[in-house]
Amino acid sequence: MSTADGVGPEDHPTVPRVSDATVGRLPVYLQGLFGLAGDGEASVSSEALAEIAAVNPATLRRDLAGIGISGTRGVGYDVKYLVHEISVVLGLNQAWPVLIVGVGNLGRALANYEGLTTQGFPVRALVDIDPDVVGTSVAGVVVEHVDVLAKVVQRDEISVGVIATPASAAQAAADELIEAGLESLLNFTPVQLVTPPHVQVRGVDLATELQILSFYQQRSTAAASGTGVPLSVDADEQQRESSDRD
Amino acid sequence: MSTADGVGPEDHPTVPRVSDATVGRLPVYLQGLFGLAGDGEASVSSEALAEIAAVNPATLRRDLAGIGISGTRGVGYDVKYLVHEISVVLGLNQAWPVLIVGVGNLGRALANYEGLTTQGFPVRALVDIDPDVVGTSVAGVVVEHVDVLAKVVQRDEISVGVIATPASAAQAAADELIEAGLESLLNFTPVQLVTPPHVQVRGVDLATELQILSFYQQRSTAAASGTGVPLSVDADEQQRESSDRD
DNA sequence: TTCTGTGAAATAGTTCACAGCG
DNA sequence: CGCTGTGAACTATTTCACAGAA
Repeated sequence: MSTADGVGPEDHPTVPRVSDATVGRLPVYLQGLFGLAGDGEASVSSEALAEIAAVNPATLRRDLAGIGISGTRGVGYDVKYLVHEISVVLGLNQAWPVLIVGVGNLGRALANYEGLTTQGFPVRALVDIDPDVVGTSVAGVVVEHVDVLAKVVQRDEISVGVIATPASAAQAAADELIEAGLESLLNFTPVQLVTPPHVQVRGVDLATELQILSFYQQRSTAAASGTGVPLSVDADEQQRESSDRD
Repeated sequence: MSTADGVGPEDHPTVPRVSDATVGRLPVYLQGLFGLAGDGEASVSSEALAEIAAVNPATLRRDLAGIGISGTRGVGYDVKYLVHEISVVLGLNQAWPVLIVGVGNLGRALANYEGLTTQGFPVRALVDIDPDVVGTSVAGVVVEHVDVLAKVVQRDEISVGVIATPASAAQAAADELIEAGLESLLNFTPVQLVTPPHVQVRGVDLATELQILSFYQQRSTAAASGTGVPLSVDADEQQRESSDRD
């Protein structure tokens, strides 16, 4: 478990980095651990936590081993220790001040979301382009004009930019956030942003999620109705034949 | 969380299912295609669309071939045809009425989100447990009491349940939605829901997304500063304790 | 005995590279 | 020609299964 190949400042050798798949699960484990900690559990087995997180126990053990966390054989993992270590790996031992661009319904809801601040992502600033909105106070923060975005980012030491504008303004907002020096963006519009490689963008799009749900629902409905139809399209469908399957 | 199947009784071995990875990209392609269609483009090469969707062209071609879509060699894919076919595969040729549980800031923002209805996910009903909220009208829909949830699901032929309650009420909301017969849930709370296998749950959690962003930002910062900071932090620096959840 | 840590096998997903159609 | 469709190689990720620590 001792990282044989330490993480070097050098970038020549490819460092054994934590896989994206693992990173994506870490917050889930953390969430489960909060629940366990709240229940007063002192330790937890990979099997139990894996069940909570809905993953395979071996996957959980490998994830933890991969970020340098070890448990105790015959016992399990120490809950508090796990919480602490995962938090450190995720960078949650520091605050990441957030700026929200676009104070419409969504922006307002996000600004008012308690979970953000309590989890280390304080909403420090809000900007909008609408003069009627600028100057108003939302969740205790005065909305500023998007023109001073760069200044705000500096002043409030913003780490993450949240894009909650209409889709039509999303790319421009992203450009300005990047111009202001931000490297982490969270995009709530359905727009596929174009950004330089050093910028991390994550997107949360309602329509995308619903479309994926509808795919699976349609599939299960089709399966249930006994139609042997896998992905065949329906009635009004007819297109070039060309179906050579192996 | 996004457990894919669990559906297939293996009657016919002849079903080459669309992979989860492909399904996840389909909405992205669709989004890009909308843009192209709006620009009046009649056809598009896998290379061009792949660039827009930020994927490898071969991946795109394989995805399309996998759902039975073919292009024209030497030319590319017909944009309108692609839009139509992908829509059909995703099940977007029908409407999927949505019910939102929890009409707080977030629920309200979601209810007011235009994109939902225009993309085939009409918000047909809203329920809440707060007597002060029940009876009010949001986005043209009267909020009903969560007690009549099952009735509402029937009446409005709801297909998807959106959970926008406080975290503490999320599991109960999920239970009721499932009890009412729904099989597709979209969860906006950080709670890891426990559901039967036939239910599809997708989660959109702000904190999770931000935590992942903070991981990558921390990593890139560490790399840039040349600190040989490894995965494990030896000298434990005590830090904020993960105390509460809402 | 229980439960971790991890080789090794299995599975999934991506990308190359090129034959061959339009 | 240009661009699709796809075998084959490659990379990533998951899962099994079991040795061995506590």
